[in-house]
Amino acid sequence: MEGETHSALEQAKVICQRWGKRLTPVRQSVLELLHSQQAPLKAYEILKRLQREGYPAHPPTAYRALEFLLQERLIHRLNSLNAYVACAHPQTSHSECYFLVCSSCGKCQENCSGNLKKAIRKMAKGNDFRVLVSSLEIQGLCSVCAKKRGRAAKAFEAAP
Amino acid sequence: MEGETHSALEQAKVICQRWGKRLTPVRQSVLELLHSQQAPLKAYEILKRLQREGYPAHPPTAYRALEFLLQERLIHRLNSLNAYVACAHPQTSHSECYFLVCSSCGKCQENCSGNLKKAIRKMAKGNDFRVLVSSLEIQGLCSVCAKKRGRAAKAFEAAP
DNA sequence: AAAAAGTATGTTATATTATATCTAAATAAT
DNA sequence: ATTATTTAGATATAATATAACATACTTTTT
Repeated sequence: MEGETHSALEQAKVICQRWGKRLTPVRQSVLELLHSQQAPLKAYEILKRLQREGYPAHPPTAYRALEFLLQERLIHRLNSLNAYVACAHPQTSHSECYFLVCSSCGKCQENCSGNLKKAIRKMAKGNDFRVLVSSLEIQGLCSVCAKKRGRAAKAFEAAP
Repeated sequence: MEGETHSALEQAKVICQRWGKRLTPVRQSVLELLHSQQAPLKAYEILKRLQREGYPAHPPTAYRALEFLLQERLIHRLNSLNAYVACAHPQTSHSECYFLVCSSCGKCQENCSGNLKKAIRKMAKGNDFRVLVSSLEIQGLCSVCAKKRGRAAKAFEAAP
């Protein structure tokens, strides 16, 4: 986890340097917060944590950092949750990613799919529509929670 | 347009009756508002229009009606816009629809796709994930606006 | 038909999410 | 060093959404 965070941070620094952008302390803190989490964080939760870290943070503090990180494609915003997650692959293309969000444990997994990309392009073409951005967010049960729930259901059935 | 609205309304009434739900005046008004629009409407815009129609409407008035219509699957919420659209096919299954939203004119088109559905199921299975709801929202240019923009670009190139 | 139960609305207040604006500080460019 | 640009601090407020409680309306039961 720590190693992951570290390397993600290094990547972020490289990306910012390449474009002449500055990964300032607040921005870095927000990015680290998001990388330290499996589940998406909400803006005001991030704000609270910044304050705990000693920043004299107000809402714009958090939102500005988030906006910057979004522009640099280091994080994503989940519209269905009004929440933010660290990007799992900041180096590569961002078109046609999707998010699997577990409704039970909150964990969010980011994936990319060539098939999906193709399917979307095809549908768009069929509708004579020029895609700029697309967002696919899937709510459901991750494997761990699905198993737990399965056991619970069985126990329930077996009960006297 | 009117004919469409009318038949959509009749469909809605049938659907509500079938489940013993009441399509009350406010609810019907909200549904009609949404059906009279190509572009998604925001909650407070709906609220304003209800007030103009003479309802003593406060925020909960609009949100309650919207919640009801969502539950009955007569409308959809677009998370990327915080806005609502009438459902284009209230009678049929709602899984795996997607929305093409034009960033230029605001028009929103709802579509369903067996291919997409398959692609999503497959991806989910590959990740051992049990899908509950999925939301795909695509921003871009509709054919009309893409053409307009094409013309504008050409005119720009041709300018002295 | 009256009472009871259930459903929907009116009303006020407030929570949550996000941005505008102005000032001051830090950094980069000249 | 000076100037320009970018970032952050601070205050206020906009935009989106819900909680909670009172009232009215429907449906069901008696």
